[in-house]
Amino acid sequence: MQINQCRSKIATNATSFTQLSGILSLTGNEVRLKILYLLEQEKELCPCDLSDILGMSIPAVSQHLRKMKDGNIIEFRKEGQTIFYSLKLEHLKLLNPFFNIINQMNLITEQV
Amino acid sequence: MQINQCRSKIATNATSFTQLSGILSLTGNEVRLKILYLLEQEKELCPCDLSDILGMSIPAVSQHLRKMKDGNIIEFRKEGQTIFYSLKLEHLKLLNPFFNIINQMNLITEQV
DNA sequence: TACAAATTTAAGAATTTGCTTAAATAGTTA
DNA sequence: TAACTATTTAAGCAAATTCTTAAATTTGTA
Repeated sequence: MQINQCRSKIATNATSFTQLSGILSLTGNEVRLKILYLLEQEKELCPCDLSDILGMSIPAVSQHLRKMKDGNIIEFRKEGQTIFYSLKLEHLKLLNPFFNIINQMNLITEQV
Repeated sequence: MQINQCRSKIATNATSFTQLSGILSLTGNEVRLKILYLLEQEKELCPCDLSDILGMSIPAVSQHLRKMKDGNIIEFRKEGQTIFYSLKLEHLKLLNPFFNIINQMNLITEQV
């Protein structure tokens, strides 16, 4: 019956749900969403600049970055003692709609 | 300078970040993502069926439903003592890509 | 009315989250 | 080497999350 079909759909896609909800929970935090947005706009940024832009402590920013690095949605390169973080292209197809929405929402509020 | 531009972008879009991260945090929970997926597939479902499909208690399901109802991404209609929940069309543009990704991911795993 | 079914609400506990402050690392420069 | 800068790591804590169980609501039926 219908219930069993649903059960098997959920079972078949089990790993998809785990993976996607993992990524979405990373984007579901306001600070992290801002960081992702900024990385998309600026290509790459260091923790110290992010801390400055967002007005929060460097360790707080660093811990968000680590979480997203562990979740494989951002990566980094070292240049001297500075570390530049950037988006992983791999997940841009998922993230891009969010950035569009943010910019669109803003257009709407501007109109009002 | 660059930092100030970033700061003002964040400031201008402040409400967008709050709203979008709110919705994304709802989808960033595995149980809720499954519920949303099921609602998209079946059009509408009652708490008792969802509890059955997901293998979890009715109060647990009910609390997730309330959260999503409060977040305005689902709605419901009453029919006797049964309550049918469904997706709000309003946010389908945001949610649809997720459902596609879930189905696509599954195709990929099937190929392996 | 009384009882049963579907659902919500409430209270509590275990876990996770996200910050703070302080200490540890790593690279740069005097 | 010593001192400085950028960053991470660790420990601790308050708040939020998500479940459980029990009680309260609401609706339908004997």
